[in-house]
Amino acid sequence: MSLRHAVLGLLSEGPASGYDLLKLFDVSLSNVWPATQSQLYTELGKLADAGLVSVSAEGPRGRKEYAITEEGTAELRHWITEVEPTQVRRSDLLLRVFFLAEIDPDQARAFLSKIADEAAKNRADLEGIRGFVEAGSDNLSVYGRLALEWGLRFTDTQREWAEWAEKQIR
Amino acid sequence: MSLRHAVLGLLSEGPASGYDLLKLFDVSLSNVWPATQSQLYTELGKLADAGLVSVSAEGPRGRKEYAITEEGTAELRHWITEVEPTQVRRSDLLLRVFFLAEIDPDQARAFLSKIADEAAKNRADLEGIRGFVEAGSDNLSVYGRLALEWGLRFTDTQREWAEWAEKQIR
DNA sequence: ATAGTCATGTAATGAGTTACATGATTGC
DNA sequence: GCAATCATGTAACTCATTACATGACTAT
Repeated sequence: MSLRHAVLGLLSEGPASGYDLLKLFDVSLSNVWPATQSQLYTELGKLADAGLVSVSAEGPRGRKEYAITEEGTAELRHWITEVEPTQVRRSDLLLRVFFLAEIDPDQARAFLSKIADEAAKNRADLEGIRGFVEAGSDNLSVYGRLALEWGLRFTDTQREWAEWAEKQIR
Repeated sequence: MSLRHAVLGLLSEGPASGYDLLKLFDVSLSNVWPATQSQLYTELGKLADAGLVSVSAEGPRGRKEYAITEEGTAELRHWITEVEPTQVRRSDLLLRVFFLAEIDPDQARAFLSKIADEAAKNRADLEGIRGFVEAGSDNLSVYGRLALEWGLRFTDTQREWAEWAEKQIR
């Protein structure tokens, strides 16, 4: 049930429509919690029913602007501080690693080499984002930079691991 | 559709029943692709319908032993080498990080400190598994050790990041 | 006028989780 | 005899993805 909290979190910075949120997800949360348009509108409806958000304004083209309610804020804080983050994270990449015996060593090394390359590429992309977000002083930018740093460290580790793993295969 | 490939991968090491697979998942794949009993039996049915596995033996208590077929092996290899691993990985932990402005700095530091502790604990658990799997010379153990090393490096990175992040909050 | 963007909603499908339901065999 | 383990299957529910469907406003 994290989509709900992602929406609440974005609304905690100020009111927004479903359309606004969709763009906000794309620029800020796309790497940690992607959401589709369809999902957003459905979730906003449920959140409104549950009283965690309310329609704060209506505009042209049926635009509905949502604002987080007090209950919504309470739920968001509760989720951040009291609900345990999920432990197990599925990885279809690591799953493939378990089965590398099925393909021949050359292919297995190529597989790991590609992972290393892609990690390097992802790291470079994140560096690009960094340049973009560096200036922002809004909460999402400030804390987003912590998440960004996680990504930089993670992609480094991933590349180093893949390079190491490639050497293990003989 | 990775559960299907996880099952094919395990069956590539030899025939097994749903019950056997459930235990295999628990001891080998639980950290990269957990599966429930319910899911397994359903998937085995679908795999059999699709001709990727076949019932190779029947035993007491309605036990059905499944073996991977040639088509199954082909599909497994295709998945490993040609299908791109998923890029975006949802993280409800990092999602919380984006919203740390919602709670006060003391709580935010405590949140990050707990993440560091848990990463250290997870690392220690993995070390324990390492002792256990060190001896194995079957394919799953050999390649599982690569995945295990990933886990060790990842938990280290996570701990270091969380300690760093904690210091960023003032 | 018309292209671009703003804006919302529904339906179908697939995947994962939890709970329900049942029964046979084995070892003590 | 009985507890533990072996063994399979189904149902309800939630979440995420893709596709379908529609229409209003704005700037040129």
